[in-house]
Amino acid sequence: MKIATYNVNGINARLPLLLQWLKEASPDIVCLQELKAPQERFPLKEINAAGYQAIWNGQKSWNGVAILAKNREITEVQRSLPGDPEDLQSRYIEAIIDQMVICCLYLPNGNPYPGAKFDYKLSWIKRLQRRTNQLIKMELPAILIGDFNIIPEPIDVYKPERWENDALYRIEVRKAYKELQKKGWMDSIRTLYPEEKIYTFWDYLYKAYDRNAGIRLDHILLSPFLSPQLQSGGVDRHVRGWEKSSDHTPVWIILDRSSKP
Amino acid sequence: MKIATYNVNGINARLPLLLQWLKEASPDIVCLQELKAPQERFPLKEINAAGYQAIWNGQKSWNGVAILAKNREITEVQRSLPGDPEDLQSRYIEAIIDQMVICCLYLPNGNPYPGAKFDYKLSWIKRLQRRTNQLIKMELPAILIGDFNIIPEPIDVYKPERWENDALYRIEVRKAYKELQKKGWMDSIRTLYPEEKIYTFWDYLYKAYDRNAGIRLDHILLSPFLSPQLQSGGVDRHVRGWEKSSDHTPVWIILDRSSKP
DNA sequence: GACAGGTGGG
DNA sequence: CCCACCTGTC
Repeated sequence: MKIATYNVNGINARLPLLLQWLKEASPDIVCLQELKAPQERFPLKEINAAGYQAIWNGQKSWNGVAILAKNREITEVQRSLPGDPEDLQSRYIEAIIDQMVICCLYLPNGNPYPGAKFDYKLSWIKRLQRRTNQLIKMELPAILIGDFNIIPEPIDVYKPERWENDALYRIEVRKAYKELQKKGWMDSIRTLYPEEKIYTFWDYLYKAYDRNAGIRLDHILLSPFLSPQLQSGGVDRHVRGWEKSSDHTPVWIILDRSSKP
Repeated sequence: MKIATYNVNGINARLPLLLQWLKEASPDIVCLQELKAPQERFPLKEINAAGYQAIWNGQKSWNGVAILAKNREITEVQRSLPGDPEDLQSRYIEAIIDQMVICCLYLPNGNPYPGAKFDYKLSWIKRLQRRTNQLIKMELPAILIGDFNIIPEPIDVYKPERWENDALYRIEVRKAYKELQKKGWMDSIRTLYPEEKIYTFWDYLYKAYDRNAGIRLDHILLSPFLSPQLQSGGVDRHVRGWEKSSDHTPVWIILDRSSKP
């Protein structure tokens, strides 16, 4: 069972490239972020034609998340992160697929720091912690997956000193990420590659991809029930080099679902 | 000697297609309209690489005209239509190439009628008449070429009755066009094909090209000195069918320059 | 640097 | 319907 995440930065601008990648990577479950399309402009027809079912949470111009599944039923359980009914940003969608809870998230960027946007990021993280603590308590097989907009460690950024006061690298959000891990959420890519420099995002500016000036923002975290099933994983780095690419690139893992405890 | 006019509707958006057409049509002189680029964003490098010299009169966002010549010296003589120093729109450029005066023009559209824009069109035409009368008086070999935004006759529009109060077809501007002809300017395409329905523009909307709902707006007028040299001419209609085409299509004539009187 | 979306123009 | 250009976002 292959599960992937991809911040597409505009689902309609990215559609040909997304379909190309779906064909070559053939993931079973895909979480998308930054659709940048209102609910009615999600390209369902083309996604269906590629062999995927989909649920999504659209928004005009910004944000927007989706979950795709190949030959599998998707049961939507949440289409916003509980805890603030006044939060209208489409950054969260949760579903059950193949007996797993899939939490697809697009965590706020939070820049500039300090400021209201950073505060919003912190409060969003608090709500995420409440939700994810519940999932742990209930001992559910669950996955937190998506664009966390958090650089977890110095190894995850090409030049840590430049990022000290960036909302992606601030101590507060890195602490929160560590907190998730303490509660039992396993960072699959870092677990598979404990010492490698691995990036999932390269800025469009300043030829960041050519210089490999990247950062690691897109994560797949497994609940204790699922972490023993982790078999392999990786970053489809080459997709970032494609013509008309997103500034992020897909990240994936493979779970051995037969090895249920 | 092949001389052509093409309203490109955005020189930079149209560049690949323009280069394609230059290669296949190989005109000696080309007049372009609606560059929609400021002076410094004219793609001179690519035009040069295609084998053409160029002069142009750019403007941010709108208008803009250029004259291209292959293996020929271009001597610019005017970069605006005389008669109104307060007119800042880039709609006219005049040059001498191969002993001919080339007047490349992008006449104002004039819609809506009635109104200030239509008045501007009429006053622009007055200035054009003054300039072109001078050229006739001086018995110069000259060409008026470009997007006139004038539908000369009922035969030049797919449905004349729909256009009665459109600035492109108003009696005032059609009269002015006839006046030019009376002064000696010869409409080369209409002379070559006296009875054919010939269009040079099809609207992007309502599949106008598929329905052949076109109009004839782009003209090549020859002064009495040059009209005897007219050999052939045509409209490169197929270019309008290309992917990412302008709403206009190129018009061209061939002059026999050896037959000077 | 690239996205969406709005504008003014045709 | 498509152009350029502006803004806001990341």
